[in-house]
Amino acid sequence: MAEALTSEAILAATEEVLRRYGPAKATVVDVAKALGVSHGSVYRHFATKAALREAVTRRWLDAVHEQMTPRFDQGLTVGETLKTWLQQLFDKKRHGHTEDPELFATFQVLVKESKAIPEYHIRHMVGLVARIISAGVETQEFVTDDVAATAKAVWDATEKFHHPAHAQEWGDPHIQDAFDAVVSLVIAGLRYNRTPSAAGDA
Amino acid sequence: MAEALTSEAILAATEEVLRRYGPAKATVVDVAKALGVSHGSVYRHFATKAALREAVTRRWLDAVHEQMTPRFDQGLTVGETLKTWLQQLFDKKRHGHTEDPELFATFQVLVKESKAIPEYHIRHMVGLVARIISAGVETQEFVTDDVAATAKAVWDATEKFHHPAHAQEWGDPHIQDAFDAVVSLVIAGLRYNRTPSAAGDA
DNA sequence: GGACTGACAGATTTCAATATCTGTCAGCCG
DNA sequence: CGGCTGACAGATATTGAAATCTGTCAGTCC
Repeated sequence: MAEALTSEAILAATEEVLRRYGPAKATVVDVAKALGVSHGSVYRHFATKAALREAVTRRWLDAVHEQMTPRFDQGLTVGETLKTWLQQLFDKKRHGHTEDPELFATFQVLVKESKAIPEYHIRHMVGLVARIISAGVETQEFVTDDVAATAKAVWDATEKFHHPAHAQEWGDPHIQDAFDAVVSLVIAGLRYNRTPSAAGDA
Repeated sequence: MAEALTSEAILAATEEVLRRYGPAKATVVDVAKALGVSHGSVYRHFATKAALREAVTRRWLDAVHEQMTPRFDQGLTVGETLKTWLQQLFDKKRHGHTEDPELFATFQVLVKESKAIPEYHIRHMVGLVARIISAGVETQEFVTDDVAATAKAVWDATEKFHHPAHAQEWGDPHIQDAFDAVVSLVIAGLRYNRTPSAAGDA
């Protein structure tokens, strides 16, 4: 009956099932039931349950990445742009966490399930930081001899404000002060920093 | 028979039981058995199992704090002293984690059990950082208008290298590079940083 | 009389039987 | 033929009954 079963339809159904039952209870059988097919059919499009969940997660992350592409406002210094970008990231995580805790927790679990997904996500995000730092180097606002390594350092130094392991701390009433202090310190460092000895050699 | 039952003897026995059975299996009955008394006697000295475990943990943390008291070597800049101190902290955590994983994991679990213990630990550690930063301000190597807030920022920015939630990342072959890059960035920031608006007002 | 015991109630944990789920595949159906 | 079904084996999750543990307290013993 109806249309042919597509991967896209399966992904949409999977997302809906995950939303309804949560990551612990959602099964391949549920997805098949939602689509009105047998669960064997789902395995024709995705080799394993893990692959299916990973595909849904990647789809969701791509949308997040899209939203996080940095915007360079003419009136702002690059330092302000970086601060704004980090604030936006922080707000997104916090907001998601306090407003729709269930869906946020669902994707938090999904991201942790594979090793490839966090690597993919971090590589992308650090790349976005690198773009901003590059702009800062061009305007001579920032100093660094290795943009990629410095971008990674900025990411690592602000981990408290974007790593899911710290999500519970985001409810602290002083968390914004802590964010401001760290970002201020980091940006001050970017104005004059030499990475000690990056991945490459002399 | 034998000596009177002291709190100290109970703490020592508890530590031994925790070491042998791990945090999940260690029971108050085990502790009493190790001391040759009934478990009711233990409750004469500690109101609850949680209080007993917290006391053992605090005892262990105090020893750690003792070891971490910063040493100011005359030949070193304060920046180098801070870097060395952070490296020592990082090594201790990593080392503990890879050399005696069981005991390390045991105390990791114990610390997380209470809210007061991590607060106690962090307050102390940030205090130690503040001492180093203070020294840097005195020599005019560092600039900050709020030593306590800046110390907290340094602690937060280096969270990846001391927070137990990141323990699994400490096995990464590039983790030392990441540490060097973050610490370098942070110390560069300390050389000229103004906290934006700390807890106090104008 | 003051430290200790041991039996007890309620809470928590363990364990094994049962049910469900994942992934495969021979066969069906259009 | 090519996508789909549904029955199946092994792996994983759920459940509830039994065992253990925590925290209390009346009573024992020096």
